[in-house]
Amino acid sequence: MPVTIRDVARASGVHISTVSRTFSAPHLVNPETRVRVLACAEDLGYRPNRAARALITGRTHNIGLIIADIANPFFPPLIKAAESQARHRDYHVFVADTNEDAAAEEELVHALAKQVDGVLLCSPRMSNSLIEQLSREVPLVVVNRQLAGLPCVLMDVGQGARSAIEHLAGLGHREIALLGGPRGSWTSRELRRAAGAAARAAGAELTVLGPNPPTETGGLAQAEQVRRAGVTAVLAYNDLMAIGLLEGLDALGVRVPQEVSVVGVDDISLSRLTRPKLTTVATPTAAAGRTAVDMLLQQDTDFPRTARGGGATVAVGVRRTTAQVMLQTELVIRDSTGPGPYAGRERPGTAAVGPGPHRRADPGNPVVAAGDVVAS
Amino acid sequence: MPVTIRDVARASGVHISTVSRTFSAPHLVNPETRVRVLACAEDLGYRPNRAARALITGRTHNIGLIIADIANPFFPPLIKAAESQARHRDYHVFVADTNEDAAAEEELVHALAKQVDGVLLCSPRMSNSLIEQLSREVPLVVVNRQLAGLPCVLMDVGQGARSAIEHLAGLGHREIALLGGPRGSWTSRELRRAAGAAARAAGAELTVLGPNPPTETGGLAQAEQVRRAGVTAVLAYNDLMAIGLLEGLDALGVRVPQEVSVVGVDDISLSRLTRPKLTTVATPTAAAGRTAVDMLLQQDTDFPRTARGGGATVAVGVRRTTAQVMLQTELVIRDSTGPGPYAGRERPGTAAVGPGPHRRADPGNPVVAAGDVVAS
DNA sequence: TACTTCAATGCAAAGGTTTGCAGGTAGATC
DNA sequence: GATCTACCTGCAAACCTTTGCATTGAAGTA
Repeated sequence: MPVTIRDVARASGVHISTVSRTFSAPHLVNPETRVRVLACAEDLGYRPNRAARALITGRTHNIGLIIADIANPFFPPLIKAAESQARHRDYHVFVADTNEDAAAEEELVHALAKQVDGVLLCSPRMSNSLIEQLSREVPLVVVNRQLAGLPCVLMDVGQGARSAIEHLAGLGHREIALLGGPRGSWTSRELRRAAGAAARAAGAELTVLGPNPPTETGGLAQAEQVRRAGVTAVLAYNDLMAIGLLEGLDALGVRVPQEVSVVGVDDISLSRLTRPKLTTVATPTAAAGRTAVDMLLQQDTDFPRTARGGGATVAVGVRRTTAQVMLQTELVIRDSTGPGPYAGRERPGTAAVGPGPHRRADPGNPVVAAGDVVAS
Repeated sequence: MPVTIRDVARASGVHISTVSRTFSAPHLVNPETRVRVLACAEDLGYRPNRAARALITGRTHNIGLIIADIANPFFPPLIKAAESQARHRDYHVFVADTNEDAAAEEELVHALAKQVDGVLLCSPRMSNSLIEQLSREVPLVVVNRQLAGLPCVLMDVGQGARSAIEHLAGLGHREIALLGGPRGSWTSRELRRAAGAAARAAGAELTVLGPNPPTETGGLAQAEQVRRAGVTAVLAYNDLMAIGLLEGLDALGVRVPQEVSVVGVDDISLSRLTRPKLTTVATPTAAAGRTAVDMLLQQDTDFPRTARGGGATVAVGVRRTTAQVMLQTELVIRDSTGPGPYAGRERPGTAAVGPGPHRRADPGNPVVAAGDVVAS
């Protein structure tokens, strides 16, 4: 029932190879023939069967998107941007959800490998060595995790954490808690590292609470701990946890920001809707999705998977680009942070605060400039 | 480089057809042979090439998910549930975003048709006749829209609107506004119809404002109109608009619920996080995703697309199931609705309020019983 | 006129899999 | 011991497309 290249060939009185060329190498066919074939194809509603094409060209024109949790509001903007970018380049996108499960990630890469030209691994939870191994099966681009030798799209959460800590220290906070993210998260480690260093530099003490599930519940569950820890400010792994914490503190009767200041990470759309509005480190999620797709497709055109020559399939070397892109983050100051107990006093150790973060106009959708290539 | 059925055949010393049968018809192959083949396949890491398989069986084991706007928080839970359900049944899922654009919807169905066994059309914006036409090209299941002769998964927003209006009328509101959704939305029409009838029955007056884009901005932009309309309660097309309205009213200094009550639709996770917490009509989004996938796959097994018989491809009749499922909604009363100007007074026309909606324990994720089949 | 050149088209193999049919072997039955 | 019956396996065609090579014919050159 579906119309094939053969139907078009019959209708336009040419061989199927001519029809094929009309689409994939138009300059090789006589203009008159071309218009005739095109007309017939249009008439019959012919669309090349991409699967059949993939069988011989080795390129499916599909990519895979593996996501830890679609329902986590951090991801939809990334998915949307990636899908849009891919489709502009005539690629279709498989989306799969792993429920934050490393085993599911591996299984999905295997399952998708034959059907795609590459896979975007978003905030993967599996081990570095496994990712490396899988990258030999199918081209991979990793988002939100740094791996030597693999193309990565990163957000500079380290810088973000520094800004956040400096902001808090500048407000007079000295006892700060970090709500860690899930085990296996690169972002969480990075945050911890940078926040720890920044706290030391600012003469503040950092207490790490976690690991925690990266959800509202995860944040809510730590409210009690936060109060008990006696800190006056908290940096959370992400906005969702920060929002959960806001709820938890509210339930405990702890006022934000009067008693405790809270900072999130991501700047998801909800963070403007809480009361108080959340101070947070904005990450360029959409840009990350676009960039990752670009890198994957670039890689794909640089090193095609197979090339046919006279019937013999020639396997091409497995060299790969390994560019790593770091996208900038930005501290967005809203209403969940306020003066701490040391407000106004001279900070011990350091002299001045340096160029602090600016208060942002808060246009909702941060437009982020193209990222800086930090390695290649 | 990728390992094929031929490699496995060579390694295990059998013909490729035996390998094929080991996977797709195990009962036809000798148990000893089977284990040997399986072992070799495991060893080599063989995975059948689904595209090649699809070429001959006519079933791709993929489905398509066409979404108006992935970033709209209504959809991610639906996508997540659909993807999970599909993968349980060994299907992979293409996800595509149309940006609320009808033309993009059509193009996507065409583009995906050859690569999937069916498409889920979520809240489509195109015309009924076009949908019907497309359904002849590829099996379709429509979510959030009712079409005669096509399988649909609906949420009973009519009932939801009724509950909401009755709730508001019961609180003493007589001047109510409805913030309409986007043009072409079945849900919006349904809401308007049911809300209008319920308002009439309750002796209240309903003012329709719209159509509007189904976003926070869409709601925010109507705040001024709402105030000017002099209503004391508003039912919004969805939570996003309701939240935007909340913001807008706050900016205008209008207190909710003291001066104006607001009700949303969907019960997205944000609606528990606004201040005041949003009263809303909960729609069983995840259940809709699961159900829609089930219907699509059911349809697919009932009426396979092609069947081979000795080399001749036999086109099978195009009969289809047209079951329509209506899922129940539930009014969740939170803090954005309060007494209106007629509170306590006898309602004109009607005698009593009937069994009003109950205050819900608010467990976050409404578990909804299997839907009622209303037609087949 | 004879030869080369080039553009346009056809031919056929290949890609990985499924599946109807036919062949082969072994056990059971009489 | 011959015949029948299962069971298992191999053969080859088919799915739809791409592409290197061969073929054709016309235009250009000497």
